[in-house]
Amino acid sequence: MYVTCGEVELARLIFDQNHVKSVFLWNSMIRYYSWNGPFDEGIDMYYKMIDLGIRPNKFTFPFVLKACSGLKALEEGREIHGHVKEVGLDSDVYVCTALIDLYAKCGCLTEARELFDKMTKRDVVAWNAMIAGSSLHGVYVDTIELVLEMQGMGISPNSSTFVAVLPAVGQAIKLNQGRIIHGYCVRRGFDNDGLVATSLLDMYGKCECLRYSCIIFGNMGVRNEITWSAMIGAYVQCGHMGEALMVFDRMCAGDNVNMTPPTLGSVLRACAKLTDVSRGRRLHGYLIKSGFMLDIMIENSLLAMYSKCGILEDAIRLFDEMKLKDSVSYSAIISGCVQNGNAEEALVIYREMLVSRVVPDMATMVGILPACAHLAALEHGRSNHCYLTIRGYALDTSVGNALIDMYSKCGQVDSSRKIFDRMPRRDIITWNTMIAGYGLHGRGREALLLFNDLRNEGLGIDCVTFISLLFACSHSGLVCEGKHWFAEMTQEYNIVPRMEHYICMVDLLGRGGFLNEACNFIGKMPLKPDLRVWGALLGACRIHKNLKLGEEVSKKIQMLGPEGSGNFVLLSNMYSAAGRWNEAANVRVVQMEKGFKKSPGCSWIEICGSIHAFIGGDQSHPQSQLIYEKLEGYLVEMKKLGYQADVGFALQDVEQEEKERSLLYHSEKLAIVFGILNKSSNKPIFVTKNLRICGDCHSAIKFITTITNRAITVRDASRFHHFSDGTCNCGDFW
DNA sequence: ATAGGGTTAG
Repeated sequence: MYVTCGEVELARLIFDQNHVKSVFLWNSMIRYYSWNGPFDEGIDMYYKMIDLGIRPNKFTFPFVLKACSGLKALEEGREIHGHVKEVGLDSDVYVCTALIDLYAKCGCLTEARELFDKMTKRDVVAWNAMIAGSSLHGVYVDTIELVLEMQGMGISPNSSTFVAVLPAVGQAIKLNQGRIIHGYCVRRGFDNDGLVATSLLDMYGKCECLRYSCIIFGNMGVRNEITWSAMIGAYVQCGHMGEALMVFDRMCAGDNVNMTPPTLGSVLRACAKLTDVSRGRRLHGYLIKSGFMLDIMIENSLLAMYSKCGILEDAIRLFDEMKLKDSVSYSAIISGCVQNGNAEEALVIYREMLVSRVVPDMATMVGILPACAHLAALEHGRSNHCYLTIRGYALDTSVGNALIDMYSKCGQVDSSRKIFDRMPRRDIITWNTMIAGYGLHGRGREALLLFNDLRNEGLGIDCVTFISLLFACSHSGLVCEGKHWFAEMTQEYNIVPRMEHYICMVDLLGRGGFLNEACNFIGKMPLKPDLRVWGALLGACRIHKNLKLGEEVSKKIQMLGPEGSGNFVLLSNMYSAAGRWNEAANVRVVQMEKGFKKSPGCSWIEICGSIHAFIGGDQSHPQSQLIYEKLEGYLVEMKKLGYQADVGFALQDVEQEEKERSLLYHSEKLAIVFGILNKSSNKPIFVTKNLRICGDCHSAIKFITTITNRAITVRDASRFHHFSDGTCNCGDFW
C-alpha cells in the first residue's frame, strides 16, 4: 500500500524491519524503484536478494529489467537474462516483453527482434515494446509494418502503440501517414490522452506542419513540461525562433512547470540561430546555478550557441572546462573553429579527439572536411576520405557534398566529379557544390552542362544554385549565358534576386568588359548596392584599366564606411599601374588614417601533411636562404625569356631594382619555390593564397612553369589558376 | 511524449 501510494520511506522502513523477507516483499521494493528511480537502487536490491539465496519469480524480472532499461545497463541486463533462463522463465510474456524493451533501448534491435519472433503468445504490450524499440532506432518502414502486422493478427493498437509509433513518423517526415494516425486516434478518442496529444504535436512539428502543432497545443487542457518542451521544439524545428522564445517565456511565467534539459536545449538552439548572445549568456548563468551543467547535452548546446554567435573564445573555454566530452562536443567545437575562420585549430582539436579515443562520427567528418577545404590540405582531406570509406560513411549525401567541396577547393575538381557521379542520392546542395566547383576552376561550360542536367532532376533549384552558376559564368567570360540565366531565374524560377546575385552580375558584366552596362545595371537595382557590389565593379575597372570610373567607385566605397577587403589596395594598384605614384601613395595614407587594415598576404602549401605558410618577404622558414637563391636564379632565366617585373604591383615609389626585389619576395612566389624544392620533379605544385593573386606573380608563375616544366596551381581568394606551359586557364581575368 | 554537433553561394 505504501509503495502504491508513493510513500517510499515508510515502505522502506517496514521492509528493513522485517528480518524474514519473502520474495513478495522484495518485489514490492524493486517495483517501486524501477518505476520511480533511482534505478540503480532497484538493481542493487535485486542482487542483494539473489545473494541471500531468494529465488526471483516471474514478477521480479520485469521490474528489475525495467530498471536496467531505464539506466541502459546492458551488461547487467544480459546477466539477469541469464538468470531468467536458469529459472526457466524465458517464455513468460511479461518477462519477455521486459527483455525486448531492454535490448531495444540499449541499441540491440536484432536481439530484441529474435526474442520477439520466438514468442508464441504476444499481447499488445509486447507488440508495443517491439514497436517502440523499432521507432527509437528510426527504422520507419519496419515500425509501420509492425503495426500493420499486429492489426493483421487481430490485436488492436492502444494509445501506447501510437505514442510509440509517432516518433518514427516524425523522424521520417511522413506527414500523410501522421495524418492517418491522427484521424485514427480521434476516432478512438486517444487524442484526449496527454501523451498521445504531445506525440502528435511533436510529429507535426517534425513534419514542418507548425499550424497543427499549435492547434493541438491550444486545445490541450493540461500541459506538463514535456508538452511545453515539444511546442518550443516544434517552433525551433520550423525556424520560428522568436516565437519559440516567447513560448518559453510564457512557460516560465506560469507555475508548476519544471525546466528540463530538452527545453533548455531547444531554447539555446533558438538563441544560437538568432545570435542572441546576451540571452544565451543569461541562460548560461542560470544553467550553472541550477546544476544543469552536469548534462553533456546542455554543455554541447551552449558550445554550439557560443560558436554560432561568433564567440569562439568562450566556446573554447567551455570546451576546455568540460570534464566529459563526446563526439558531439568535438563536432561542435571543430565546426565552430571552421565557421569562425580558424581551420588550423579545428585540425588540432581533431587530432586531440583521436588521441582521446573519442570516435569521430559522420557529423564530425562533415565538420572536418571544410577545414581541409579551407586550408587546401589535400593530404588531410584524402586521409579523411579513406576513413569515411572504411567506416562506410562515404555514400551518405552530406558526406559526399562535403567531399565534393573539399576536393574542388583542393584543386581536384575531377575527383569531385567522380564522387558526384558515384553518389547514390544527391540533394540540391550536391548539385550546387559541384557547379560552384567548376566555377572555381574556370570551367564554366561544364557548370552550364551540369546545370542543364539538374533542370531535368526535379529537385528544387534554389538561390544558391544561381549564385554558383552566375559565378561560374563570370569567371569563364560567359556573359551572354549569365545574362540569360539571370533573367530566367526571376521569370521561370520565381527567385527574387538577392545582393549576392547582383554582385555576380556586376562581376560578370564588368569582368567581360561591359563597364557601362554594369553601371546601368547597378543603377537599376531595387536594392541599395552594398560594398561588395562596388568592389566587384572596382575590380573590373582594374582589369580594364579604367582609372576614371575606378576613382568614382572608390569614392562610393569610402562613403559606405569601413571595409577590409582590399578595395584600397585595388585603387592604389591602379594608380601605380598608371605611373601615378603620388596618388597611389595617397590612397594608402587615407587607408591608414581611417584605420582600415588589409590582412597581410599569406600563401601556404601542404607537403607530406604539414602546412608551410609564408608571408611577403618572409625569412622565418628554415629553408629561406635556399628559397631566395633559387628565386634569384629563376629571375635571371625569366628575364632571358622576356619577363619584365610589373612594378605597378610594387606600390612604393622606389628604384626599379628595389621594386623588382620586393615583388620577388611575394608570399605566393616563396611558397611555390619552396614547393619546387621539396616535391619530386614530376609532381604538380599547389599553393593557396588568402588574398587575390598579385598581377606580377601571375605573369612570373607563367614563366616559372616554362622554366621548370611543371604544372602549378594557385588557389586565391576568388578562384583557381591552373598554370602550365606558360599560360593560365583564367585567361588573365582574375 | 520533449533534447545537442554537420555539407553549398557571398
